[in-house]
Amino acid sequence: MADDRTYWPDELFADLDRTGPVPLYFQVSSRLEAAIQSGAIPPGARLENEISIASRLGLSRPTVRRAIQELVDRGLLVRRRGIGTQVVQGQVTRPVELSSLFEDLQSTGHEPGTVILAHEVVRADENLAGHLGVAVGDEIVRLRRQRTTDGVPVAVLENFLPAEFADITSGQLESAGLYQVLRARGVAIRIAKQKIGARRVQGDESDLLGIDRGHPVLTVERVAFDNSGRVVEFGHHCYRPDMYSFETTLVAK
Amino acid sequence: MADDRTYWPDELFADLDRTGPVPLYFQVSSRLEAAIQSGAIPPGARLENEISIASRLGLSRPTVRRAIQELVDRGLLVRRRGIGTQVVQGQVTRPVELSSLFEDLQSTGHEPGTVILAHEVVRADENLAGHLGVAVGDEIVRLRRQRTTDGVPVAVLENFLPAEFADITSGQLESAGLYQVLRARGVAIRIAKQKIGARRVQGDESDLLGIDRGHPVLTVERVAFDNSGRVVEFGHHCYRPDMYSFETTLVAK
DNA sequence: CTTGTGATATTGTCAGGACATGGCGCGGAA
DNA sequence: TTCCGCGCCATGTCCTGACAATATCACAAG
Repeated sequence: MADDRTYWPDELFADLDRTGPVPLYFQVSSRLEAAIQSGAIPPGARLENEISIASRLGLSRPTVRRAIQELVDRGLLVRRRGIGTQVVQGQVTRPVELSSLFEDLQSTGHEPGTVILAHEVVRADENLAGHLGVAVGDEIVRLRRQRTTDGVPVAVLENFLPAEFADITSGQLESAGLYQVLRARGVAIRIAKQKIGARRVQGDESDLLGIDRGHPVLTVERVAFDNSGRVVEFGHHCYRPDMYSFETTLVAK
Repeated sequence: MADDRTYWPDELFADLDRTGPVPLYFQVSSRLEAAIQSGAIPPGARLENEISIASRLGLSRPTVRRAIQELVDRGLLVRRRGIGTQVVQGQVTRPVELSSLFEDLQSTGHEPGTVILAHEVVRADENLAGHLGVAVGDEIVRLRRQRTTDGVPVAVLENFLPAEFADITSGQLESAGLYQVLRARGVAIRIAKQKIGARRVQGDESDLLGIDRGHPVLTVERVAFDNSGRVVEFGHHCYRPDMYSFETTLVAK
């Protein structure tokens, strides 16, 4: 068994930038992740211990520790006290991130499209008021869109937003994702709580998604919060299950 | 506007145990979470600043910071530099955790049941070998179970494990969840990567779940890793969508 | 041969300090 | 009145240092 070696590709960490705005721990974790994803550090490999790494890089142990922790939280590394840190086996999966479907598609090289089905101001019923944190009867923006990728329908998205977003135009929504539009207005989504389920298509969804009546769809109900903890958006979407699925990584504490 | 106050229920943190095995940051984050969940610290409230909290509790700032970070990562708190830390609005949701369905049901007061449908040793085909990290043709354990809650079928679970788990008995699996059985053998699941989708029921699943042919089911494909990063289990499950759904919380970095 | 014991390696926890960075409000200037 | 700049405040980053807890291994004892 010749696997006593500890891996640490020193050369990848030669030119850390101490003056720039990018935190040191982030520079280390980024390059370490790249080394793992590329296979430069193979699955199952043991990393050098934290103290050695710190002295090699000229950093303190907490900084190195934080960089490693970042990847532990994302399921790429596993730590065991008294043993060391190892790379997790198994191919990497891209997890669900806090970006809209629009950006997801863009980043994977596909051509996203949007058809606005409804864009109006309505009054909140009890259910919507509870989710959005407004009073029953308050004006809110209702938005219903059909999302396509490379011309093929993927999802039907229905969203509700507080009235302060009533001036968003349909044109804006046709060329970008909802979260991009909100970010351009200075509203950054920080937290989203969502429930994923399944059901049959309902009403006009089968036509909009291009599937037969009675076919299953993957559903998501989501509440999104901005960086001050306020509710910014509530929506329920349905996806063609043959075109989309959710990938997550769970890490036990 | 009388919301200039900062909340910090001092009395909840009076008796921190410095001698016991429970880390201080964990004691703080646990009680802080309880205070938020119970409403003692209301949604939108601002916490006192970290330095004051640290001096109040007689702890260092890094310790307090770590406790707060714990809740930020779980979407209960939001931090803004220069501003402070606030409680996120919106009702709390119990997220998907790294526990099996069996434990999920137990903890919510329901009565889980298991029917073993298949329990055998098979040889890995190419697909299974790839997921489990074994060679094609190697012996692996195949397990198929029907899961019920209060007598109602909820899911059909099919799992594959390495041959070293061939001595697990059906009796063990009928009285506990798979992850509980593995933990009793000293194998702790630390990481799971899963893909959530939807499809129609297939084959005998409709009978096992008590739903009509053609009905939708929620599907999960999961690979689980132990604390040394090795693959321990691969499985694909399907759930009755009217009985089960997944809740997750996403936090932007 | 088995068991226990101690040494060693490595991560886990905690302290205390220093400086950087970004919001926000206030006061002064245009 | 409006706008700009300055200072305060709270979190963000990073450092040094120390001790605790746990897994592994070698080695001695039964």
